[in-house]
Amino acid sequence: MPSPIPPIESALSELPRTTGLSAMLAGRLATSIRAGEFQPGDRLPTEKQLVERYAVSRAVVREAIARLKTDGFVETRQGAGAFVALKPGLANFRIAEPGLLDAADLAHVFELRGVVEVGMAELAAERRSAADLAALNAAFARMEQALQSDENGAAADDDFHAAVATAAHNPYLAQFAAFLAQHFSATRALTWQPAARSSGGTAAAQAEHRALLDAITQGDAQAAGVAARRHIAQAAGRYRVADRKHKG
Amino acid sequence: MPSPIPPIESALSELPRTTGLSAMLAGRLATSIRAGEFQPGDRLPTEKQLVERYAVSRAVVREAIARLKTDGFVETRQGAGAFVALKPGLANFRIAEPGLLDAADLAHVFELRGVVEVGMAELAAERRSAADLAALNAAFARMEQALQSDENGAAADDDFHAAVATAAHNPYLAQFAAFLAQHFSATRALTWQPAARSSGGTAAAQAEHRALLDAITQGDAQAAGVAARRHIAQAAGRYRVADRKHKG
DNA sequence: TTTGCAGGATTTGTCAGACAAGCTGACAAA
DNA sequence: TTTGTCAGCTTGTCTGACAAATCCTGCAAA
Repeated sequence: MPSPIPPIESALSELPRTTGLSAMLAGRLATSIRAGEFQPGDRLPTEKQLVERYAVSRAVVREAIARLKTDGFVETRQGAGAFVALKPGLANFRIAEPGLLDAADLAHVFELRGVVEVGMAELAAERRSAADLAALNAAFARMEQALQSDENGAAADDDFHAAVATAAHNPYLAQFAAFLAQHFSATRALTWQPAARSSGGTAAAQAEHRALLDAITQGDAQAAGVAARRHIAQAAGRYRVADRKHKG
Repeated sequence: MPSPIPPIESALSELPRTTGLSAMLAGRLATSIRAGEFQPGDRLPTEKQLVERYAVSRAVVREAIARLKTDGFVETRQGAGAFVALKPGLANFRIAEPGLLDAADLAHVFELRGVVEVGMAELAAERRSAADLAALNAAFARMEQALQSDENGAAADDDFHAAVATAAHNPYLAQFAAFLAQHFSATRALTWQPAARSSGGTAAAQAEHRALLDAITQGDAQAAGVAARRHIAQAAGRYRVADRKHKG
């Protein structure tokens, strides 16, 4: 490597920058609100104070606060100030963009995804139709083929999980699972990368898929829940390992 | 009535937004996108064009577009322009207003809520702190008192479930549970109505609360999950009965 | 002392202009 | 044809200013 990249000295430098200063500031304020640093009804610092504290222009501050407004976290009154909403964030459920989540947030979101996937697997075992089973087996077969021919089975992996969602016969559950899953597309891609294949991670994931498929086929809700729980836990483990390798 | 208010003749007058030009413009553009006037991937007019067309400043246009960005309707690239998102609306998870859901949708949302509540109860049993247990017991005691004195314990009921959410120590999970729960405020109110009291429904619900509290106190995740599952199922049953009485 | 009001200070909403950063397409050179 | 350069355009950010709404303080009146 050539000369080291000089550190960016900024009040916002700790947040990974994906798109824009205002997104960073909005994420930072939202985290503060979620953490209880600002209580519902509390007044936020004025735009002027935020400008000084974060060393950005007022336009950036206003755009960040506008973002929090549309998220339902804050309400503003002209002449009075910006206040934390009585029920922050209850207007709609949103998660910050993947790049803006720190490790703790990511773990929490992943945990939420696990809860949903487990419940979905249990329901799928109870309700799967013949067509559902056919779709599950087809996706599983494609993953099996990809595993043996060293192809990328990420698409088949996605299809398999989508088939589980369909088999649960609850559109809201499926939509929410898809919503959460999109934050972890990198995780699923990791499963099918060379590093995972050589270390046996890909084969292990496929074994977990088989356990889940079997449980759903047999209509064993409890076993399906256990299998899904294990799959998610293992995926989290694989992700952490890869993350550590990437950083170190 | 005095003289009628003269209509505001403006390019933005048709949207009945409460406050703010940017909110008006954002609503107008969002409507255009939903109506298919702009297809996914299409490029929106430039800021300059929007400034001229709607006779507002660039700050207003930028704030409106920022709002659409956070809603997941558009994406912007510096130097290139603003584009309608490929999958508009997947940036956040919304549920239609309670009144607009039919019975089947409501059942599905209720089921999703059940999945989340069960997972939350399990985590609460594993992670509850002394302070969490104190809050749980306090809310439970208030429900108990309300039960015996024929008062309305709906607020205490809410607090109890909120305490469970806090005890799970996952802000995203808690926020999502609260987000779903607000669609069923009527259900919780039903538990404490005279009809439920006379039929023993209120006492039954309190027994379920006790089972959940005991499981969390003892740190028994599996028992907590079972208790939560039963509570949700019973609540669904009570809701259906009341719904039938209401309609028939 | 208490109440009511006027007026200044504060804060958000909007406007205008400027420069920086990044993209696109055309054109010349190889 | 391919490649490199560059000019123009678009979004991102900064600065300054004024309007509109609210809050606060002090003073006069009851």
